[in-house]
Amino acid sequence: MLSKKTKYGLKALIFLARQESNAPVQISAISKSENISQKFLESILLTLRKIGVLGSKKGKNGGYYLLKSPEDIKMSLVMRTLEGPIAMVPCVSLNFYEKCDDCPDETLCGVHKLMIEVRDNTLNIFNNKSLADLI
Amino acid sequence: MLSKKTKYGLKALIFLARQESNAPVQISAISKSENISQKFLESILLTLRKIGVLGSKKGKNGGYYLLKSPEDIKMSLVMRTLEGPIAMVPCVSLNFYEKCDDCPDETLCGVHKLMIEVRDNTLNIFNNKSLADLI
DNA sequence: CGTTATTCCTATCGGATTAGTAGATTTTAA
DNA sequence: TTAAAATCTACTAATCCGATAGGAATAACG
Repeated sequence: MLSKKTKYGLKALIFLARQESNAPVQISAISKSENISQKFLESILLTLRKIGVLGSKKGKNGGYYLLKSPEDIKMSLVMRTLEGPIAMVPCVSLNFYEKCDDCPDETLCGVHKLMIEVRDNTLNIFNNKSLADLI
Repeated sequence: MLSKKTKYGLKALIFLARQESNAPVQISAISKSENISQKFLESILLTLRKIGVLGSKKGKNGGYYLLKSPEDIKMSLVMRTLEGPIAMVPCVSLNFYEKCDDCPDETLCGVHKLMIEVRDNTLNIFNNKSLADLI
């Protein structure tokens, strides 16, 4: 299940991408428009800033704005940042690999094989979708 | 992320499918072989029994066995039973649909569109994979 | 300079979920 | 009648999630 964090993050990005100018938009404006708890959204936007997707301006008339054009914001990056690994099990994760502590040999593991296939499919979608495709 | 419940359930099913006869196998045998907490596995097998995938025999020499042939045990059923909805958001779930309380119109929602695509892909995999494919 | 509006940061909290445990009950084979 | 197994109910510890609180830093503006 998609966490609210991810969902809210996506909605905020969409909201920003729909703006006509890319002047800073205040958190409060986004949270009101999208029905999101302001404080929660605050922390989400902060993490989106840290990965270079959003820029921010402090102080009066400050706010958040897209740092890249929507075409260049890949869903795989957003999903990984907010939701975590795209893989359903750590042992098939490309960016967050971890060996299972059960399972002596993962090349023989049926679950492993299945989940590789799911990951490849999902990743394929997220790699080929940008923020622009959500609008 | 796949829950341990699902992972253990899948591994137990695979273990049972690999048996030569389909005489009952005791929980303790499965749990030892697959490194799974016996009591936890107990509850998992119970739910797999309730959906008609496993049969059980009580008492001495009792245990669990497959009720259908591995080809007839679809991953979509197992996943839905153990892991819950396949969709990442309730508003795109076929079997567990729920409207979002934010989001006035889901036909206009970018997240919705994206998640439909992911669901279709994942579902396609799980519908076309059976337990037999995991072996 | 001082006030105000904003992001930034840290800490905390309640509730839900997950993974696992304990123990008693029922059923069956031998 | 005994032992071995599934079944059932209840509980617990740990973790995560969504949200909140409060203050610090920063910038605009009069």
